[in-house]
Amino acid sequence: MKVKEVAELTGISVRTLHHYDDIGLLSPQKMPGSGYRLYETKDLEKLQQILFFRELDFPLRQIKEIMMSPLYDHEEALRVQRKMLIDKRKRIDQMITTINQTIQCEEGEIEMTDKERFAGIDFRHNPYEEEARQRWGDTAVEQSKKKIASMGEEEQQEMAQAFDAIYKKLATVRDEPADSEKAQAYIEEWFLYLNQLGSYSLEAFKGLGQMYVDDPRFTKNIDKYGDGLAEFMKNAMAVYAERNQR
Amino acid sequence: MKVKEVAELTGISVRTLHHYDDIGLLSPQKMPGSGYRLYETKDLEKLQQILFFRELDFPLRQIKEIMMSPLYDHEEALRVQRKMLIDKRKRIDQMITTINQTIQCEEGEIEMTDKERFAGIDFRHNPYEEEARQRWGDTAVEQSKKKIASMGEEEQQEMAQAFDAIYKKLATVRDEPADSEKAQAYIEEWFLYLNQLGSYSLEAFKGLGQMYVDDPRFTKNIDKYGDGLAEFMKNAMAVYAERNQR
DNA sequence: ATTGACTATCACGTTACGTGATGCTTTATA
DNA sequence: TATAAAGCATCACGTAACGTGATAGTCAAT
Repeated sequence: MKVKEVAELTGISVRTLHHYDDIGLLSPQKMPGSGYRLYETKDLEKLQQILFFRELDFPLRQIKEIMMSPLYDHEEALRVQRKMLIDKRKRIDQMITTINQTIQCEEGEIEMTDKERFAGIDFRHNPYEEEARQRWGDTAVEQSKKKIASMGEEEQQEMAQAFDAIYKKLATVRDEPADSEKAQAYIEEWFLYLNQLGSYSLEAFKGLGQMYVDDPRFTKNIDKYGDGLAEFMKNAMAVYAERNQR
Repeated sequence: MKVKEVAELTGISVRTLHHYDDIGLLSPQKMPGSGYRLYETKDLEKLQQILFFRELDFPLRQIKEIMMSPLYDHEEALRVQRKMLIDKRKRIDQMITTINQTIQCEEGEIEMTDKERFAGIDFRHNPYEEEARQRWGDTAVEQSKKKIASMGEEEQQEMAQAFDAIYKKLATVRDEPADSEKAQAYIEEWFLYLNQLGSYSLEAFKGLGQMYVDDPRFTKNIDKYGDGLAEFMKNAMAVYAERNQR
């Protein structure tokens, strides 16, 4: 599908699609030669997600962060979005009754306090935001994610390659002991690389390794490079952290 | 009440209150001496209205125009807002079922068309916007037509005379620049008079001026009062509209 | 009398696009 | 097949609704 077709299907503007491409939120294939954007089914799926997030007032940057995360799970996102939409509907119900009361109040039938007058309008601690932050919010990993999201297209490309390279290297030595020279050398490379993104203390670094095995979503992604890589990295990272912690 | 109290009551920021004051949307009394903003009950009522409109994605400029109109009716506004909120709730319901279907689709239980995938997200012709534009929007011309149609004979006579008087006045200054003091004063008189008939937003007013030169029937009739009057009025009306917007 | 919480007014920054301007494809029509 | 019309692309600047300090005056409590 080309831009206008997508625009007409979804009700958003062509410019919006351009914008989402510009910021790297949704970058479809481009027709070689003409440079036309071509949206496939997977792009439409992603766009659907994006628009749900947008309806829930997530800033685009955060949407990007969430969806680029290695922890991202499409179906889980849908469930959380559903919950948040239900909460939003509750808020609207609240506002409707507030209006009803206000009308009655205007006709002198009832009295209203100032608080009641704004029930439903107040946004501050709506539970669905809480829910979302809990699910995707500011963990230690978050910092590096932010950095990643703020990077330009080529930079991201470079980084993805660097990650890939390091994982592959590590995968080749995953059957050696975790404290072997090679393993520790690669792990150091890994540590130094991570510290270009955000500052990881040795403690945090060790914790990150622990997460690799504790969180099945992490494990799954890492073990794509080789069975048992997550476990191996956890051990090697722990060794590295302890050795260098004086 | 002072700014922070209002902010805490309503959940909006102090800056937002400042902003609404800046653009003349909600300008409370100021404490003489300190200059502190003091919000009374009527200001809170108005703020409630504003926030309902905002929830329904009305731009602030339009909210201002709506609420400044001489035709504005608080209670009627509440009723329309209620209707629009109910429609919004329907849209959310639609989105929720879309999510449910998407989840089922993901699990291979059902199939989905592209259109279904975006049901509820598409905003374009939701009826509540229609409703609102009809009520307050740029149908000002139609409103005035209706009003004229419903007027008695003498009233129409009176009106014709008033029109005649204003046109004659304007014809006397049609060689001055469109932004001269006199021209603008007469144009303001014209604007205020029109607003006794129907509510003309500044945008609509400007558009009306444009019509004076675009539609030859208009031009012909107006230029009876003096050659080039239509053109002059168009310019003066545009200046007036732009100066008073924001 | 001093501190700390509030307030005010600039003034520049940000997000998520809107709105042309200009020029290259692709499709429809003569 | 030529030629227009429609669609696409990339700048680049504009806008709406505030956010975010910076700086300075005010008020209530210690």
